[in-house]
Amino acid sequence: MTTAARKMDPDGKREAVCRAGEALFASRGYAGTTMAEIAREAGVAVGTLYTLFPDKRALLTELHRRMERRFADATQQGWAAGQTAGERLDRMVDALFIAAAEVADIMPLYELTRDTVSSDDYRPGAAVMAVIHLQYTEAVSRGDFHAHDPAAAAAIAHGMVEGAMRDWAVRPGAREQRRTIRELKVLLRRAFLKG
Amino acid sequence: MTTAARKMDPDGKREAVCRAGEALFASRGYAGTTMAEIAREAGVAVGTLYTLFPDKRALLTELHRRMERRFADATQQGWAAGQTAGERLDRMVDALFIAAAEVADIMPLYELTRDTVSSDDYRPGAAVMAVIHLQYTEAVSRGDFHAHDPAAAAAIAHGMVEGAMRDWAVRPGAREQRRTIRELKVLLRRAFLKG
Amino acid sequence: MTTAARKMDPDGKREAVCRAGEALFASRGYAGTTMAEIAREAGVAVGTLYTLFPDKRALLTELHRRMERRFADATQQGWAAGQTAGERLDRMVDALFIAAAEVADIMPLYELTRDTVSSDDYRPGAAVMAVIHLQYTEAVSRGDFHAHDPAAAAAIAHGMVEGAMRDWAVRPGAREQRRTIRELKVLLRRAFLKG
Amino acid sequence: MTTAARKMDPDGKREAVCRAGEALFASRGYAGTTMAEIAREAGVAVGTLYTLFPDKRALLTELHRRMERRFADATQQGWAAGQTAGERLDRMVDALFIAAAEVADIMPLYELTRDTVSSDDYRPGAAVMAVIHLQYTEAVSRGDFHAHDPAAAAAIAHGMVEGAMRDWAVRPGAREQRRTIRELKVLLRRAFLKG
DNA sequence: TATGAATGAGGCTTCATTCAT
DNA sequence: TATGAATGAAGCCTCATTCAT
Repeated sequence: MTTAARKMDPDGKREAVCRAGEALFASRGYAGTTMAEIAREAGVAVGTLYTLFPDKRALLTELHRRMERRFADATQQGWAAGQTAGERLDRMVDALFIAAAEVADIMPLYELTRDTVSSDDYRPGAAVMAVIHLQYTEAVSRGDFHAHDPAAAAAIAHGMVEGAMRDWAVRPGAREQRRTIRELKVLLRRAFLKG
Repeated sequence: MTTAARKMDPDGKREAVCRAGEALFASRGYAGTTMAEIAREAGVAVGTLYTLFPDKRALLTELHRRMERRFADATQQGWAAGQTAGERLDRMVDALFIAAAEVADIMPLYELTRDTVSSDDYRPGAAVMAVIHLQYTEAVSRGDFHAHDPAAAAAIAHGMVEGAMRDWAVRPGAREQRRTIRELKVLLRRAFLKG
Repeated sequence: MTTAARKMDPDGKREAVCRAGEALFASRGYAGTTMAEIAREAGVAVGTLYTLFPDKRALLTELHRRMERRFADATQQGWAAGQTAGERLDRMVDALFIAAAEVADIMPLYELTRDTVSSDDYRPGAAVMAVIHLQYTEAVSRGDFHAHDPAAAAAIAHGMVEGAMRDWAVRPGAREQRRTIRELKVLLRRAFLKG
Repeated sequence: MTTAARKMDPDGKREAVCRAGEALFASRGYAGTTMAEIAREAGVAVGTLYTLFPDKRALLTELHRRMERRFADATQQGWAAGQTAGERLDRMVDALFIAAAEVADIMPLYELTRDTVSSDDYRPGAAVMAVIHLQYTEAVSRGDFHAHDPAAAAAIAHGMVEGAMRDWAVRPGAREQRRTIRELKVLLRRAFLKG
């Protein structure tokens, strides 16, 4: 998609629109942002938005998807980077918070859920959850994690990360933020790791 | 004010409006619900809505607050009902999911956050988190829980409950739902309980 | 003074409502003032307004009429106070500006015309104009004033006073205001007085 | 901006809207006219009104300004057309009443003042008054007019014209109207002209 | 007569979307 | 493909007025 999109979009208009949308949706909310504002911020005409996305909702959904993909990728790559199960958890958390730091300024975008992006085609959170589900199942089958209902376990693990991220987001300074990350690691290990 | 308002409102108009708002916001979302619909559903005139709440946003915030209060109360009372720390966790989870079952049909309302209810005056989730924070601190000081940064621990515990509730909400049947609850109890105990 | 006294004195209620209406209409305009505000300011219930006046428009018309009556009376009495025609003009101007000073703070009320008080039953300005018309005719018949079409002359004289009053209203300080009054006297004399 | 706007508006939409606004505001008043009516009358969509003017009030202000400009221009040009001071006064009055005749049907618009167009940015009457002030000062310095406080004199002269116009507006037939004009000329000359 | 909660019609305004250029 | 002026449906909210108490 990236390659294809780039071919169709040599001017980077799509990228400009996405960036404008991220910034505006994140700071003003979905209803509080108009298509005209996005167009102005992106430096394109309103009509152009509609050559790139079918409608406003679709733009937000795309942005949400991009963000979720970052987190899903981070989850996956972090996990893969570890050797032991414990290490995998730690690397995953590290990768997630590196991603979080990269998108910290547009994080509110990720909370624009139910009223907006949620639809039959797209369940926010599903992509990350799917990765966690997979990893969890693998770790259980290797005997590294305690066995639970996988869906429940994945949902709860996902919740732990989300909770930690919310706490992390309001912490003043890097040192304080590292503390949240450390606690999350410990709690994840204690909750899931065997032995 | 709530009590006073109820005294001034023997017809239960305010209550009717809240119920109508809960049902409609939950099923159609915030933007998808009009004040006229709420008025019709509640059996009052549109103008009456504006004698009860300053504007649409304020109505949603009130509903959100009510729901959060239920959960905060459940958390507190469940916790108090247990003898040992482990029991307290279990009772708290039980109470939370009893509350969740009571409001299951309007649960989506609780997700209508950032874009809508969030404001300087009201931070969604703060009330429940505060209760958890208190309980956690108490349990640590009694030596029942592992010591962590209290804010981080509370946020993560809160995330676990939220994650479990999302899973619970999509489970088919009571038996399946009970499984989620069981897993949550185990994971909470393992994450926080000493020994 | 306040609630009890007013209850014992229905005429006081009407007066209170008029005063509140004057203050509010003058400062916020007609459309910018609500019946509820007037009621609150007057210390009565909204319903009471409707026992005193048939509707909002009628209240404004009444206030306008009161004000106009003041000016009409001042015109008449001032005129009558003079011996010669020139003196009559001077006394009339004096009396008019004494009245203007008394109602200076609610003067804008007098400008709320066409869109509001004007109707088939009430022509704003007519009362004052009628007095001027009469005085002018009398002075002409006595040979004191130049003969003109009486309606035109009255309208123009009225305009001179209105123009002077607008200038007077924006003048800083009593000394400056007296200058406007002096000029008006001279111009009226020159325009109308024979010899 | 007016010129620029006209260039951007070859369809004459802005002009159509202004005409519709003039007709409706004049006949029904400000509060009595809806934006929907104006749009319908002008043959454009409601939304188009808001691309031309920020809001209803701004539209009225613009119309008021246009009308005032006509009178200010007439005042200036009429004045310039005369040779002697007396002639200048006469030409000015002629020009003003020619303008008045041209806009006779929308004259009530000019009375929609205080409650509506008056604001910090726009003082109704100020433009015409400024021209009169200038002319008056010039005539005094030439020794043609009696010396008075210029602001007071301008305000009073302005009032004379306004008064005459009100009388003129209710006169039946051209012959009657000419009489008002004639009287105004005489009174202006007598009030201001030296010798 | 006084009250003030309730009413509901109706206005202004917004803004996603379209389409002729 | 890009543009942006034009559209018009739709919603929030106001507030004069009523009427049961």
